[in-house]
This record gives sequence, structure tokens and C-alpha cells, in this order.
Amino acid sequence: MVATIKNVAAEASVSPSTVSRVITGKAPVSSDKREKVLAAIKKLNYRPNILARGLKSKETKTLGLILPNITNPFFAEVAKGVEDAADAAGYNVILCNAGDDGAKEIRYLEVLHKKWVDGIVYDTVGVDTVDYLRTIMGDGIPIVTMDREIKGLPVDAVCLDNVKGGYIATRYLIALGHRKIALIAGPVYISTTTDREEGYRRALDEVGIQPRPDFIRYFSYDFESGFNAAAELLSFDDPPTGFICANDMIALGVIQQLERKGFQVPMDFSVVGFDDIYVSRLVKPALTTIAQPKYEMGQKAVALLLEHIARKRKRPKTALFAPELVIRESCGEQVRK
Amino acid sequence: MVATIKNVAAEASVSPSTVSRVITGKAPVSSDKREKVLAAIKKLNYRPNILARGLKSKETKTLGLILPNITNPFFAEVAKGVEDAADAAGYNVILCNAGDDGAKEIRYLEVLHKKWVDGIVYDTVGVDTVDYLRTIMGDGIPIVTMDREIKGLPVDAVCLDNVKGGYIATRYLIALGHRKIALIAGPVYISTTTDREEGYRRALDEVGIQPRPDFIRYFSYDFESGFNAAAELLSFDDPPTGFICANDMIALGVIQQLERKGFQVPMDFSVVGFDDIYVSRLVKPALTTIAQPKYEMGQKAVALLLEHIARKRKRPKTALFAPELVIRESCGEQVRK
DNA sequence: CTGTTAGCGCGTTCAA
DNA sequence: TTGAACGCGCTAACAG
Repeated sequence: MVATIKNVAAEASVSPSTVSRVITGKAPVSSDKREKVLAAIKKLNYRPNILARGLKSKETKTLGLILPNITNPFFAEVAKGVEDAADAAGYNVILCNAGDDGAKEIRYLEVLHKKWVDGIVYDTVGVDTVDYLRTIMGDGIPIVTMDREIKGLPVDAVCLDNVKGGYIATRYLIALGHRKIALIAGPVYISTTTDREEGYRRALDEVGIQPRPDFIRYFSYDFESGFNAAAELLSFDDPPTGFICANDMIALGVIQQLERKGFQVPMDFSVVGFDDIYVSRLVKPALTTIAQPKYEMGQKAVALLLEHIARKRKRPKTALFAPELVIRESCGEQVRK
Repeated sequence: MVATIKNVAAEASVSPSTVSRVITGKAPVSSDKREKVLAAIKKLNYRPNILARGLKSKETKTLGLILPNITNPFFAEVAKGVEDAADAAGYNVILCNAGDDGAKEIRYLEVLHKKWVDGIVYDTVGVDTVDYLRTIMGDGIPIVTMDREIKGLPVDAVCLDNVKGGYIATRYLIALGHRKIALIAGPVYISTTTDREEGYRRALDEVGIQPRPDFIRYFSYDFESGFNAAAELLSFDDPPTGFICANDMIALGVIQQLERKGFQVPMDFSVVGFDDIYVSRLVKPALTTIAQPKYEMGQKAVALLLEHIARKRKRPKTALFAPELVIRESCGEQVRK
């Protein structure tokens, strides 16, 4: 049998309200009654039922986190940041692995909606969810997107300065003497991809290099993509000497392909990754990459949500984080022609 | 404004009960009223409030998952298995990163208790939580532990056959000709560690090798531990030629230290990891390791929980999984003396 | 300072 | 087949 507030009240010979006041601390209670209540709580091992409380207060003290795959170290870092920040503020987080499945994403949005979470961190690339996001926001549940701004939806966002990221990666390779630089980008339709491409083009443009369309390839964010993209690029008559990759897993795939064909990195080709997942430093050659502050970005997402929950702000806001070049071993001076 | 069941009832000119019946499907409703209700639901964009439902039904359709660190790829895999299985059964999961902090673990248990989760997957190494676990179970919330049996507590568990894991790793090195085999184990007080050590000793015993106490080192599960342990072991007059590690990160640290001292793996020393996290195959030399079915174990944990929730079983049960030797590149024939 | 009352949104009696 | 009434556990409003 689980104790309720009534049992405690009976045990302490007071009214349920008094018990409630002791617990919430929102109203004064005489110290003798307080002690009796505390004793009763302890004796009956009473825990307030948060569901019932939420039914009244409209607060669940839980947040939703939707991401593609927690198994991906990038998202795991973000998740940790989200969870830590939420915990520090007294919130829990419901983890939702949406995969690449748009339908599943919508189903999760529905569930979080029905569970009355107090806010949602939305970290995916799905495209068909705008309507539902609008519905949820209409019901007063704040949403913050990660690395993605949704046109037409006044939603908070936590983003990396992807233009700059693409730019500094490209400049670095240029400084090393590379002129033929390929960009193995992410899926073509998302802003992350287009922003990085813009930075890439800008860097090329600054030094008067004409970007070659066949050097820009759109793939997905995994090892195989890198592996395949490198094979394609290498088959050209005049292949690139440097590769800028949309994430570290792609970069690892590229390197694998390069080595499989008998080349050496960074002696023959240079490769720069993106994200700086922890594997990057374990691998040989250790990956030179564009780091994003994943953990901090997760924390920031929660901070933005909490501002909305506290009604401190109603206008949408975008938090922009700066990418950073981490130089390790996968890039070298251009020597091949 | 968010629609409630009353609004829907008014819109459809029926009673709230009828709306409820349409939604739950637990009682017959005439088809004309059903259609009117459905239309009203759609029009008002109504979503049943799961909190209120839970208040009645005593079900929250959410599970708790407590683990040390989601950033560790091992736990991320487990978490994915948990999440997938939960989702398939209509449950959500609250993610709790307990770190190595015992106090935080207890706080999380309290929170999950208060939130009335329907079950808890408990995947940590904490030692001081037994009392609280007992309390929670007393309130009817089933718990399943991962890789850990708690003496005196009749709780379900999902375990790897760690004795066998230690055994096959050791036999493999023996078959390669090694006689001086070190065990870089986990924390000394947990069953995972002692079980693997037992397997190690058994394998040694079978071929008449006397285990050397100074070859068994207790460390924690990270890269630095491996790095430091290898340094210690290497400083011996008569160092080991093979290393069996409690997890892959430790093994990676060992290899790093070995190479730092100018040795080569597997030419000079052999190293076996444990877990088979995905990094293991990316690294050079690719790690030979003892794989555990992490994802499946996560799934199984949820399955056990659901059995309890459905009251199909009351006796505690332990699901045992088999470890598997994955041979890659980090072990070779013993040549050094 | 304290108890009584009412109601959050829903499902489940009980009658009709 | 349907509606009215009640209660899940809690907190807020109102009296006292």
C-alpha cells in the first residue's frame, strides 16, 4: 500500500492542506505541526505523487529530447548537456530516439505533447513536422531546435556558426597549399549543409579559386558515406588533394578508403572532419577537425527552454556557438598535383 | 487554450463518458456518435491528458533508466536497446545520468519513485542504494539491474556471463602461446570484476599456470586507467606479454602506453578488450575483444520489466547473455620472453 | 496559522 | 448504448 497525503494527514492528525503546505513550503505552518507531519511522512514513507501535482499545477517537471540516435557520440554529448542542465533545474528528460524515420518523429512529438512535457529539445533533420510543431507550440509547450532554423516558425534555436565552420576548415587547407578541395557535405536540403557550403565557397572565393561543382558531394552522416564519396572523388581524372567532411564519421570513412587504395594520410591527401567526437583523437592518424561545443549546446538548449517556461521572454532567440579548428594529424602540406 | 474531454463532449453534444469510451475503446459506442466524437476531437485538436489518465489508472507508461554516463558508447548502446523496446511497447523512458556520484543516484531513484514510473532499469555500480531500491520495490515498482546482482534483494537482472568472458579471453591468449598474462580489471568490489577474474583464473589453472597476484590490477573503466596500468606492469622486471582488459577504453589506453614506450601491438604485446564498442574496429590496430550484446541486453531488461508490470511473474529472474570473442588485430603469437 | 471546499482531466462505476 | 456521479492525489481559494 502506498501512502497518500490523506494517510499522512490522518497519521499526523492534521488536514491534508497542512501536509501540502509543509511539503511545498509555500505557506507558514506552526513548528509543532510541521514536526508531526514530517514524522508521519517518514513513518509512512510518503512520496508526493507528482502526477497529481502536475494535474493541478500544469507542470510535469519533465522535458522531451528528440534526436536521431543516442548511439552517435555527437548526440550523446548533446544529450548529456541537456540532461545535466535539466537535472540542475529540477527537471527530468524523456529520451526519444527518432532514427531517420519521419513517422516516428511525429509519433514522439505526439507522445510528448500528450504527456504534457514542459518543453522539447528538438534535434533532428526531419522536414515534415512543421505543422505538428506549430500545434504543440500553440498549446504552450516551448520548443528549441538544435542546429536548425525552421522558416515560418518562431522557435528558439541553438546553432553552430556553420558558415564559419566551413570557412575555417577550407582556409586551413588552403594555407597548407591545397587548391583542389572537395566538400563531402551532409544531406542537401538542410541549413547546416548549405551554411557550411557557403563558408567553403567564401574561403575559396577569397583566394580566387573557382569552386568545382563536381567536388561538392551530398551524402549522409556516416562512415559508409565517406567511404563511398572518397571512391567517387578518387576516380576523377583530376582528383582533389584535400577533403572537408560534414562530420568525423565521414572523415574516418574517407581515410579508410584512401588507405585501402594504397595512399597515406596526411602524406598523400589531407582530410578534415567536423564535430570532434572523442574517437577522433584515438584514431590514427588522429583527426584534424572542426570542433563544436556539443555539451554546452545541449545545456544552452535547456536554458532557453527554461526562459520560456518562466515566461521571461516570448520572442524567439537563436544562440550561436563558435566552431574551432582542432589541428591533429590528418592534414599536411599539399604535395601531389 | 487546450481542449479537454469536456470541450470535446460539448462540441459533439455527448457526455464526457462517451468521449472516453471512444478513445479507450473499452465499451461500445454507436457509430454515429463515434463519428461525431472523432470529428470533434479532430476539430479541437484534442489530446487526452496522460497525467490525468495516470492518476486514475496508476500507470504512467514511462520507465526510468539510470546509468553512469550516456556518453560512454557502451551505455549508449544499452540505452538504445532500452528505448527501442520501451517504445515498441508504448512506453517512454526517462534518462538519468548518475555519473559516479552515489548521492545523485539516490536522488534519481527518489525522483523516479515520485514520478511513478512503471519500472526502472538500473545500470550502475553504486553500492549504497539497496535500502532505497527495497523501498521502491515495496511500492510495487519493478526494477531490473544490469550486470549486477544485489544480494538480499529479489530483483530481476540482465547479466553477461562474465566468468565465461574472462575465460575465453584468457584461453585465447594462452592458445597464442602467452604464459604471462595480466588482468586489468574493473573496480574490485563489483561482481562483474570478480566474475571475470574467476574465468581468468580458471583458464590459467586448466593449463597449469600459477596466477601471479601482481598481474591482477584493479582500476576504473577508462582510458587513463589502461594507460597507467600498463606503465606499472611494464616497469616489472618480468612483465606480462599479454593484457586482458576490463573494457575497450582501458585496452586503448594500454596500447597507447605500449606504443609510447616504443613497442608495437601485436608484435611485442597482445591486448584483449571487453565490450566491443564501435571504436574498436576503427582504431589501429583494430581491437580484439570480448563482445557483449549490449543492445539486446537493453531490450531484454525492458522485457523483464514488462513481465512484472503485466504481473505475469513474481519470482526474480536473471537473463544471462553469452560473451563472444571477436578476433581483430591486437593479439599475436607470443614471441618476447 | 489552519481546516474545509472545490476542481485539475480522466476513467469507471451505477442506473437508466 | 448512454449519461450522471464519483474519485484518483494534490493544491489553491476561501473562511475562520
